Amino acid sequence: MKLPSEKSAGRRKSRPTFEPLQPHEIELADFFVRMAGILGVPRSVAEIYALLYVSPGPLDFNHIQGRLGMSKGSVSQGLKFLRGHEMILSVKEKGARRECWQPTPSLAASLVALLRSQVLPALEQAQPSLQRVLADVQQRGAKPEVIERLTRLNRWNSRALELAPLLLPPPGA
Amino acid sequence: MKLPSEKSAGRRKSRPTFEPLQPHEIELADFFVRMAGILGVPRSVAEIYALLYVSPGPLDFNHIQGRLGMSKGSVSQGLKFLRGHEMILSVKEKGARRECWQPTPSLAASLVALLRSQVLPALEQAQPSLQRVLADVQQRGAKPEVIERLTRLNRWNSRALELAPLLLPPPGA
DNA sequence: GCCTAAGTTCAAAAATTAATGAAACATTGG
DNA sequence: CCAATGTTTCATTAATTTTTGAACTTAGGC
Repeated sequence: MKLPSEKSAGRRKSRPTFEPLQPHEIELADFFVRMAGILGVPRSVAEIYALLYVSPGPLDFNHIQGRLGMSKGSVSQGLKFLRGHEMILSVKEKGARRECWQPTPSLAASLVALLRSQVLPALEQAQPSLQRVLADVQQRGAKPEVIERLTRLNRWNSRALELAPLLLPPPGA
Repeated sequence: MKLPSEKSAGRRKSRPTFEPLQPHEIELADFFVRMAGILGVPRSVAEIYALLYVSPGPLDFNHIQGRLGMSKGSVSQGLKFLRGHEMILSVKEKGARRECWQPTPSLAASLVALLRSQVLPALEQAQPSLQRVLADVQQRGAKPEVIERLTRLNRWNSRALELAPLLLPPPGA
C-alpha cells in the first residue's frame, strides 16, 4: 500500500517526511517541559532539548522541525536560546551545508548557566535599590523591626552576590 | 484647604481613603516582583508581600486593598497563596473583627517552602516516567551514549528526591 | 433569628507570553 | 555573480495567565 505523492517520483526534493514522536520521546519531553516550566522556559525550547537528548546523534534544523511539527520560527528561536545558554553544541559535518545539534555534555552545567542568567542580573540590579530603600526607611525613623528586616535583606543580597561567582562560575572561567 | 466630600460629614462609613504607595515602597515591591517572577509567582502576590514587609505593623484586608489599589479578588487570592505557603501570619487583635497580616519571621524559610512546592511534585511524578523511558530506550537497543545520558538523568532524579527532605524539611518536621 | 460587614469564588475581561509563517537575510557550491 | 538552500526576523495570531468585579457564603453583633 503505497502512499500516493509522497516522495514517489524518483526526483529527490519532495521534502522528506518525519516520523511522529514515539511514546518514550513524548514522555521525556513532558518531563523536560515540566522542569523548564519552573524556570519559565517555554515549552517549545524544552521540547527541542528533549528531542536532542534522546536522539542517537546530532540533528539538523529540518529534522527538529519535522519531528516536532513546529514552525521554523520556533525552532530558530529555540535553538538560539539553547545556544545562548550553552545547552547545545553544533557539530557541522565536514563538507555539509547544515549544522547539526546535540546536547552539551553536562546537563548540570547547563542548568547552572540558566539559573545564573536569570538570578544574577536581578541580584545586581537590586543592590543599589535595596540600599536606597533601607536608607529611606531609616531616615523616616521606622520601627526597629522593619529596619532589621530590610538590613537582613540587604545582607542576603550582598552575600548572594559575593557567592555567585564561586557557585556559578561564569562561562569564561 | 479641605478636600470636599472625603470623610467630611460626621458619619463614619464613607470608606477611608489610603495613601498611595511611597517611592521606597514601590522600589521594594519592584524587587520582590522581579524575584517572584523567576519562580512564576504573580505580580499581585509579590506586591502584597512587599507591602507587608515594609509596613511597621500587621495590615488588614482593607488596608492592603486600599494601598495597593487592587481588586478584592486579587487580595483574597494573594493572601490565600501567601498563607498556603506559610509566608504570612495572621494576628487577630483581641475583640477585633478583622484579621491582620504580617510576614513570617523567616523569608528564607518561606522561599524554601515555595521552591519545595514547585519542585518536589515534579520530581516525584517524573520518577516512574523516567524509568519507563530508560527501559524503553534500552529495549530498542539505542546507542550506549543515549542510554548513559538517561541513566544519569534517572540517578539525578532519585538523588534529588532522597535529598529533598533533608534540605527542604517538610512543614510538619 | 435578622442584618451587615468581611471575605471567597468564579466566569469573563485584560494583559502577558509564546508560536506562527511570510519576507528578509546569509552562505555556499557552481 | 547567481541560484539554491538554510536561517533569522518580526508583525500577526493564538494560547496562557492574571486580574477584575459581581454574586455568593460566612460570621458577628444586636
